[in-house]
Amino acid sequence: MHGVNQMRILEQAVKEKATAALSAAGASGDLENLLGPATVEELGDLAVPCHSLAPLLKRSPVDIAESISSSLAPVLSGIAEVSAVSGFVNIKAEPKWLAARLCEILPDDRLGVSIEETRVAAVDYSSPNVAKEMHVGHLRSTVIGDAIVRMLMHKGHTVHRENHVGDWGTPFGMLIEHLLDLGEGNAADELGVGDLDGFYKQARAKFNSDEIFVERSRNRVVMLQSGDEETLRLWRVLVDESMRYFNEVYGMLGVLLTNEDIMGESNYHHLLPDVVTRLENLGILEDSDGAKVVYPGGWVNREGEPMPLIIQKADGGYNYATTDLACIIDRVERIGCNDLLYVVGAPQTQHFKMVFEVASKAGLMDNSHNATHINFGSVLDSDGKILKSREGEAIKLVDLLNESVVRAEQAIADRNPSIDPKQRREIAKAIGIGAVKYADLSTERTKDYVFDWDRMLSFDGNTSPYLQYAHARICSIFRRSLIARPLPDGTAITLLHPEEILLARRLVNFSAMVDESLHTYSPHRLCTYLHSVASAFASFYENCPVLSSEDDLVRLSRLALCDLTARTLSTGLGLLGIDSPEQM
RNA sequence: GCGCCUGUAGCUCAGUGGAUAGAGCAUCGGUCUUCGGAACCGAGGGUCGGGGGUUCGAAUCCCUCCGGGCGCGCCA
Repeated sequence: MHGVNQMRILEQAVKEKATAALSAAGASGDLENLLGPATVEELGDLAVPCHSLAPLLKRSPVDIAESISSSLAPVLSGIAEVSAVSGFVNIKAEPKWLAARLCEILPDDRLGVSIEETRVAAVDYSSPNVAKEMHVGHLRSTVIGDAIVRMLMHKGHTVHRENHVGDWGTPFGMLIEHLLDLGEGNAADELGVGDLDGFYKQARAKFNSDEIFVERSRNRVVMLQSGDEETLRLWRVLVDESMRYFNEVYGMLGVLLTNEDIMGESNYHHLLPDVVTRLENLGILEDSDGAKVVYPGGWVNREGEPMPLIIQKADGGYNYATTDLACIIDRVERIGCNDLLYVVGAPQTQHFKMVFEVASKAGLMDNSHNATHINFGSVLDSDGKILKSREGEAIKLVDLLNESVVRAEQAIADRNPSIDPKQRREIAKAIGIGAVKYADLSTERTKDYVFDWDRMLSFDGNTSPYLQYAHARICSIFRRSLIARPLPDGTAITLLHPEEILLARRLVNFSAMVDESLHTYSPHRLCTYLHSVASAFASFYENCPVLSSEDDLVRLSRLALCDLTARTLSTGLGLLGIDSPEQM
């Protein structure tokens, strides 16, 4: 299967010898690049297309492939079979070699995943707004960001989770005044039960219709900005009540974010004048209609005029570009980040390009820093429109998560009525939440995806319930087997049946696929891989009896395959932030 | 108008310049007195939006047109 059979470990094992065989055949140039994953798995794991060599060697690709193949075959004996087909040299790992790799991974808690040279990364994700509801728009950022955080941590990196909460700015004048109108106690109650939308909308409605309220709001913003103690206290009430609510949602979702990770906009407030000063000192700050701006170049507005990044508004206020630059300063200079990752929706692509451009221009970061906007598409309904509630409003994230758990619980009750209700509830959480997260993670993140309850909660197909089910089945096998995990050191693995060999091919790739998924910030690649593992396991399980096998060695070998499969699935799902229950 | 993203099987989606473009779902057919049937095996189904170009080779890179989405100055 294309994409899930990278076989990097085989590539490492044969690279030197393959390159040598190529130069022996008379080829020159960057021969390493010729060796790559095969696209037809039946033919091989790796392949060398010889077509580009033909004009150089003045021989046909078929000819070249055959001669390279015959010289390489004996050298790779014991590692891989070598063959030549229509100008390709195909290299296919031998079952014995695969078995030896699995034996190495078997006692390894990390399943072959290496620790990389430590980098310091800041991952900016989730970022809800205080006194506003979390909706599906926050789902993607939170779920994708959390998966990337988990992968980075697993690879040994130092990760700063940064929840860039919207807790500052002009709306807070309005929100605080509304808080006072309601009375603090009532307002806190309303926010506390999670009715953030109601609170915000009431404030907004007054702001749109009541001029006195508008005036009060403006005054309140000034007081907030100038550090008035009572105003700050009221602001703090809004922030605290909102965060309490957000933390509940994070708890439901099972993401790593805590209060420790909150780095709201207010945290950077004191740095904003410094941003202006720095840009001014560099002489890149220009005046435009009273606003202070930087022209990164390359962007034009509707009138075709150069488009600036506004650093300070004409009224002296700052906006989000300024805060983002302050963030970069903070992350580079205080935290010492190498990676600055922003898990934010695709519509902000241009904004981030401009900010990164200005930051580089201003020397706030240099080539040693990797600033990446990890963008993502929208969640759509079955009509291809942005997912909304029946009333045409954004769907509350809590409602969506609750519904998923309810649906999962119903599905379990239908199929496994004997299960204890309390346990059923726990499993339903793992399945329901996992299904929503997996649906979000399993498609290429820059594209929009269609939200579909029936599909994501299905126990078939590329879904988390299918992967969780495969895992639970294996746990069941071990429960019956009375054999304890981990399996004893030195457990022998023998691969005879095609289904065993295919499963082994998948399992040895775990480490490469984790790396691939992380380096491209593409959790869906890990999902695709895990599904291919579960699918290969299903075939194996059907065709290769484990417990009923008469031969003790075969039984143990197959149990080892079961064990590796279960650990690959649970570790992989774990990196995606999804639980793997032992029963379901 | 300018810019970015996007278009692959009936549906939902993979696909790194390589071989006959792949999964899952759905459909149809088959297997098995079930190590958890929530199973497995097989089949049909494609002008990779259209058209040019580069290349030994293009879903992939370039140009152009069409469809869809998003963004484009003091909101975040």
